[in-house]
Amino acid sequence: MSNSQIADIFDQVAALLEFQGANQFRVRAYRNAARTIRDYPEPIAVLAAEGAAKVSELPGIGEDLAKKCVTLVETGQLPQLVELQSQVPASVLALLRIPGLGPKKAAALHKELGINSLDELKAACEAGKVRGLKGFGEKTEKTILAGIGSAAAAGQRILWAEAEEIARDLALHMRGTPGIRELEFGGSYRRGKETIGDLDLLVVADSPAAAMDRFGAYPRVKEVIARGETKMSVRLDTGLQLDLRTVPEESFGAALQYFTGSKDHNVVLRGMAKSRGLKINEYGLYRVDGERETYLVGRTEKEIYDALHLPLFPPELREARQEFDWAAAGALPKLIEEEDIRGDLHMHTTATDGRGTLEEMVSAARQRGLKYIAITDHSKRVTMANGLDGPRLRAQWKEIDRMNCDLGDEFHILKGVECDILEKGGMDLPDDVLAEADWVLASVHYGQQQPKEQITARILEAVEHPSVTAIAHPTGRLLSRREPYAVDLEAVMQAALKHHKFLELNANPLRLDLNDVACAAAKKLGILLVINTDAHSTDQLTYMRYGILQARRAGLTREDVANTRTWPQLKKLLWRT
DNA sequence: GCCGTTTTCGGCCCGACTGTTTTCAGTCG
Repeated sequence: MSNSQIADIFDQVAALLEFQGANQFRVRAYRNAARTIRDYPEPIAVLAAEGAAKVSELPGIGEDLAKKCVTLVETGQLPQLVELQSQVPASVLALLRIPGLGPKKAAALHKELGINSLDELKAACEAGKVRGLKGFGEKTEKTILAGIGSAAAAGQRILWAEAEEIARDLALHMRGTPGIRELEFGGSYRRGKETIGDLDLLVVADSPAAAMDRFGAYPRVKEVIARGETKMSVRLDTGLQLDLRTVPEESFGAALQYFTGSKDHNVVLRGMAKSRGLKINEYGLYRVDGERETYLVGRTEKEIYDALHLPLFPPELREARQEFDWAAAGALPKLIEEEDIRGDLHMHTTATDGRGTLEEMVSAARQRGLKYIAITDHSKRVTMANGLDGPRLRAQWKEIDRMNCDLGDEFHILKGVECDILEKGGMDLPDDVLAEADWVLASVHYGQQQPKEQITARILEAVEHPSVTAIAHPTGRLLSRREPYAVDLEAVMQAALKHHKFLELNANPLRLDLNDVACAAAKKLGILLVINTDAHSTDQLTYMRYGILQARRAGLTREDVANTRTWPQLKKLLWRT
């Protein structure tokens, strides 16, 4: 049983317990454990095999949850969940997805009106039955009815790159307000998460009301969800929620820290403050003496972290994963930056499905300051993309040789290919062709639905192939569109380690494959990653920054990424030299 | 359900906003 499966089960237990009105801290314990397990870089199953005591060494997992992990690994089932499911119909959990409906109200609807599904809730609202319940009124009934329609859309997350577009546009719009002194986005957007649920905007303004008016006048706003003295929420035509918060100047750092999160990071931070007789809220850091609270700092984030003797954590690390342990050990990693990248080892040209010619890709890469690139067009199996066979590929390589002569020492083009791993196993090009390449990416495009054993065996075979240098987009996922294939990533990593092969972090904002947790796991094992754009046009060479964000979330430094090396250094890392 | 340089019991981050109330519970982030 995989970590994410175990985590999902604990999350289900938490949701059902919450619905039943269980102690909120007990619910939180399950959620915390789920998150810890989901983020853990090694299989929990391995720990569970050593016994519950080993599992309970993980933070937030005590004796009870450790035993449950062992049960899950051994039997694939959790009796507690089966019991809970028999008490609460699974369909009622759908009620919790409606904005404004939490566990208490949903439980009341279920208990008082016998509502078990969204359809039944809709009927009850339309019949005016809901407004009669204690704590409900006409307005709540209306909100629920409106929420049922958007329940599917709500919770939909957008790509980080899409959020960035909106954020830039909104920032431009907001800067038109007179008296805006500070403006910054927080939340998961600032932490660089691969997908974003909503956008949080923080401003210091001479007139908060004027800022809110301007916010509400943003052309794409469809409805105002809430507006108070300092806080306003709106929804865009796409369903995306935007939150605006205004704070006084002396609170800007505290508010930015608070709204950047993550929630779990803040819980730890505030707990640390509390144990030192301090208090943190979005207005600042306070000393607490009985009833008296004295403002200490809050103008900048650094002041807040300084006061707790903590480093100014890069936002990408603020997930309550390992950052506090690193800080305590004085070993916060110096995260990789885009400037560290010297080469890009995955891109396409007009020879297959790219839109830029070989010359254009080289020229654009040089303009971006890169020192080398690999041209990695598709192999022949990818017929849709006009994939290359041996002769066409060799012709391209001949052209590259000629260009390299002209370029001299300034820039180097690697003769590469993105060679398909065939459905039945084996590579899509003959060994003698692959042996002539400088750089061979192996990737799966077909047979993605195959069972775990089969697809893993195919990829392992590719890892072991003497000419293959790296596995491209190792799980094949497309964010919000396609699940990863059933590959046993642990096995692939072990093989990559043994055969000194690289794994790709594909920087395409729709892929970002490997994900942050897998990248951290690879680092822990000592596998080098390559961050590549997979550019299909000159514009897409800018995708590198998305890959860098993901790498930073994984805690990667420049040492963990092979294409921060010069080409001669990288060449030495390849097994053939 | 977890956890311990206040604690093995009694805590567990903190505040804004809404709707339904008439002082507050629920929801959200």
